[in-house]
Amino acid sequence: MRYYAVVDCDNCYVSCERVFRPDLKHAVVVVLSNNDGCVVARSNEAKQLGVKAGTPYYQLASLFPQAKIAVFSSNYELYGEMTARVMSLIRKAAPQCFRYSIDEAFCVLDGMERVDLKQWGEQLHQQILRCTGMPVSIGIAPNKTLAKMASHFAKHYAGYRHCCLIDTKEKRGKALRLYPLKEVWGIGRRLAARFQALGMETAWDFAKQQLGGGNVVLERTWRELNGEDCVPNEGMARKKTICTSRSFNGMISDVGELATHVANFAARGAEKLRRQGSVAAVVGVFIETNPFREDLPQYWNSCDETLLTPTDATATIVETARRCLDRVFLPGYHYKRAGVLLMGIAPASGIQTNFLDFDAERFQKLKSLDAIVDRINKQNGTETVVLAAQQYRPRKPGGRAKAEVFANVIRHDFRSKNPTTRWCDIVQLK
DNA sequence: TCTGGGGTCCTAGGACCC
DNA sequence: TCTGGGGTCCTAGGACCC
Repeated sequence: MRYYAVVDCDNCYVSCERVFRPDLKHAVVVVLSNNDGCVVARSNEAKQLGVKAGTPYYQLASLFPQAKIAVFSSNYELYGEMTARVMSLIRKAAPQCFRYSIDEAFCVLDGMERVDLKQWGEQLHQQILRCTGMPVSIGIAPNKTLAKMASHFAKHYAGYRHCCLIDTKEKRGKALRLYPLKEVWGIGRRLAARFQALGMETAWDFAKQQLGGGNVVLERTWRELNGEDCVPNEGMARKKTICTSRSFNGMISDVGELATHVANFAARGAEKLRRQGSVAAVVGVFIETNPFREDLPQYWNSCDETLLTPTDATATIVETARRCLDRVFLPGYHYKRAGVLLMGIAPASGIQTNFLDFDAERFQKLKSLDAIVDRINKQNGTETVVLAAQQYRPRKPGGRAKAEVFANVIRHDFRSKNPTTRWCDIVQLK
């Protein structure tokens, strides 16, 4: 029988922060979303206190007036580096594995018939903790849905020593009966509510139900709960759409300022495209006012443009995004969020050029330009070199300077340092 | 004052074609 | 009175994931 393991970092962002702040080991810790908007990660102590995921930061103080809460802005540079280290250890330990998200990986444990899987998992947990400081939970079972369920038990019951193995029908039955249906991988809030109305509370209730018609996705979940292995192992290799968007700290009415941000989103999108070796055929832009401000007029719009020849060139994508913005922008509104979407993504190796439009010389020039810019930005930090369009130029003297405009983009008042990626932040021992 | 940012897949329905 | 049958492609919306 084939077995799967899921390795899941415990409270990932909080754990990353704690590695360099051992004084917070038992503290109530939360990490905020971009813009210091709302809570996206909580330590166990924070969960116990009753801090809910998604709580707006500005409500924390009034919701928990007595509590001492350590707050961090999100620091993706740190989380990216820390989780990369965890992933490399998992890759060494498992015969096959694929990353499922920033903090999770699935392993296919083929060829390990003679290995004690429970012990293997416990050792992997210890090794990752020792080498990186990251606590993980490991679930092992005959399919991914059950492995996810097992990892949940590993996380919540100390007796499992961070690894839970479901390898018999009896263990599966016991786990299903203890597992709330709404926690099942593939059953979200909406479906759970629907099934609950029909009297199903646990994974067991659902698994024992006769499945009638409908949706293939749901049927796969049902089959997996019953022990079959049928959720495909995703390639996940290349993204099919790439979206770069942000909410602004405050609101923006000036088209020039908005265009600067859109240019930055477009440039980031183009970088992501090149990193995965793809080109995009369609560039889209959306802009949006603040839906929470019911006192202000609301407006949302988007538009896209299909390129004659798909590209990964920053300059082309930025120009196209600018044209799209001009088509949707209406003066007089206060914009809160904008984004750039890249669609129609295909491998860069097989570009279909348009014979009317294609300029081979320009194509080559942009290509080498982007290659150099990417290299400089990789060595010296992102956005060391940018297009002029990515910098805001005040129209009159005394207008706002670039630095102030970018300070307005994202708020991160509680950002930690980057001791794993920047020499200037390296930890000093006294 | 203050409310995140990415993705995937499936389905139903409409447009269009012969 | 009375208006076919089969197919493809695209889009919007709804569900899910982290």
